[in-house]
Amino acid sequence: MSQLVVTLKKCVLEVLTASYPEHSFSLDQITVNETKAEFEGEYTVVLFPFVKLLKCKPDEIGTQLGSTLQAQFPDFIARYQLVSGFLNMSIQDRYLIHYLQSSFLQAPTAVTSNKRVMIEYSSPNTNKPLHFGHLRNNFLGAAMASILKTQGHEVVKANLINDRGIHICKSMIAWMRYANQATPASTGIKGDHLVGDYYVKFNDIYKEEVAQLKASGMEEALAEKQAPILLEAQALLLKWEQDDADTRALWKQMNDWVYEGFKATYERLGISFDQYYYESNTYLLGKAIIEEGLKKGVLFKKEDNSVWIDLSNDGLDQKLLLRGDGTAVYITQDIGTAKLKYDEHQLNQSIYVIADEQNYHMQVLKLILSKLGEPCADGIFHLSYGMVELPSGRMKSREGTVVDADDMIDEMIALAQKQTEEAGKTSGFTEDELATLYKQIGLGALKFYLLRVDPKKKMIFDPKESIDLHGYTATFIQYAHARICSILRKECVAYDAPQLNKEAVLSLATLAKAEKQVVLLLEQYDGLLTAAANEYNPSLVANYCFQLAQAFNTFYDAHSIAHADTEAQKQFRLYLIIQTAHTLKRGMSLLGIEVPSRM
RNA sequence: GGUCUCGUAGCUCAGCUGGAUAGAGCAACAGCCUUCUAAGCUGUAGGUCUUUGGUUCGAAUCCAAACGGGAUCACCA
Repeated sequence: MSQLVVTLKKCVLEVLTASYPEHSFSLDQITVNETKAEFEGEYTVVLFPFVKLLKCKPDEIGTQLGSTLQAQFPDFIARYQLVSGFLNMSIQDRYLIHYLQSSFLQAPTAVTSNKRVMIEYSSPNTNKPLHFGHLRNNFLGAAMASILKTQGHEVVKANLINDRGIHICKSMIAWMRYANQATPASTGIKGDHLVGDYYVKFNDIYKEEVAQLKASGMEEALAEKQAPILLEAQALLLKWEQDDADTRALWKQMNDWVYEGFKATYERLGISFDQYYYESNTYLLGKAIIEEGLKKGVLFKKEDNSVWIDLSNDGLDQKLLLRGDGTAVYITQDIGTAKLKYDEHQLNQSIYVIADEQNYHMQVLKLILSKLGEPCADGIFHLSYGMVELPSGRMKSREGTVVDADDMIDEMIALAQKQTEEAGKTSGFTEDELATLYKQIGLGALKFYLLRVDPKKKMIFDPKESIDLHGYTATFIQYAHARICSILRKECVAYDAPQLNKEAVLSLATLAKAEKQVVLLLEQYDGLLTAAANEYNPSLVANYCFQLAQAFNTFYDAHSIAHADTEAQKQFRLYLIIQTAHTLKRGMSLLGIEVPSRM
């Protein structure tokens, strides 16, 4: 919450307590909203909650409250207007001017929370390249890591790479059968795409083989299990688990190709990690915890020796934790990794950025760890996000309906170039500068597009409509920033350590409405970050940056900075736009988006 | 079928810890560049907030039910 609102609430509380000593009040009883645009004032105290309590008419309370506030805090409250149960407060212009001056270019106060947080995101499979849906995961994880850091937490960014399993074996089989030793080097195909191509190839052949078996009279369900290529893949997985040298070598080879490809994509995206976990190292973890759980009697064995947990008292089912042959299942590995993370880093919180299709799985994981008495259980938090869908439905890599991440990045950068050229804005840039600019605009648009909606909600992406560079976009915000930088260049005012006249600013008495709007938004920034962190919601930051850029544009259109009426006004406006530029830059950088100084 | 989740303008989304006449962007229409970047600004039009009940001084927001989407309920990961 904005500090100004907190201050206002405290003032209201003080006045209420003094005016109605026979009652007791608390801060959370006081509702303060932003005043609707059609009324005068900036913030509004809602009076209805007090009507019943005080047995007075709203207007009586309002008049009492308003006049006392104005009298007691003349430097803060300029005026009040009472409109049918709403007390609209006008904040003193001087108060806002002082706020801007005193907060100007102040680094955010270094808070330390002593909280250590791990955030796991990306976590790709190594059998195919990243697609559009993965981008949402990556951007969300990276943005949340940055946002959590602003709250003083120590953040560890982790990537758990799913580098083993039947899906990799499928790519391997298809490669062995059909690739004729093709490599990224020999084909010029990016490693992750090459491996992904053979994953698709596998599925094509698999479908053919199933169809053939069906044609020869086999039932579909059986055919799906008996297709030769699938049997080969399963046999390969077994060889992998038995540590067969050739299998491991090919596996490593193909994974390395994929990592090369991922590395390139991550670098373009500006996504990074502090720690990698590999499932080939972690998939055997968790068995010890299961053994412990058996001893404690939390888990039980069935006749076939498989190990289970009964969650029926929690409204869930029985869940398998170890197969009858003693091998681990997916959740066994998760149990082990959760403990490993916790032990390695003494985590207070462990966040998993995973799509909402795994809500049930994550719920079960946390519950099991909790029942096993593992201390890591409490800190587990599933940052569940909705899937990105096409207008035709879900993306399926097996069916080739995915929007490839690398393609999308290329397209966005090309779009940025096209629109920049069409707008005739390329002059004065070197080739390198233009390349950087197109990347900033293209990637910015992509990131913003995926981060601007509430993570919890699934979103629909229509490739045909592509991504716009107008309106509610990163480009809009970048443009506002570039405009400010342009003014500063013309006025010969430094961006970072400007020489401004503090006394002149403080001598200014009144603000225009558009100026006030910008200051009020600037004042909300810190509170907004706290909200974004608490709600795990980067879209709040995106939304805020857009609003701030919009308020700046409105101000810019209505008032001249270079030709302000007075020196005081000009100085104030320089303070205002510089602080706006820095705030936009900071906010956007939390989303992983750069803001150019010219575009 | 059980559990979870979503349903707001033609489209994509805000608003949801209850508060005033429900907001943006895109698309449509009408204006604004001899003055700091028009990737911008201003305005018009567009809504039974899926429906029905309930709680309340007050409901898009909370509760219940219905209808309609989606996810999940694997010895896959």
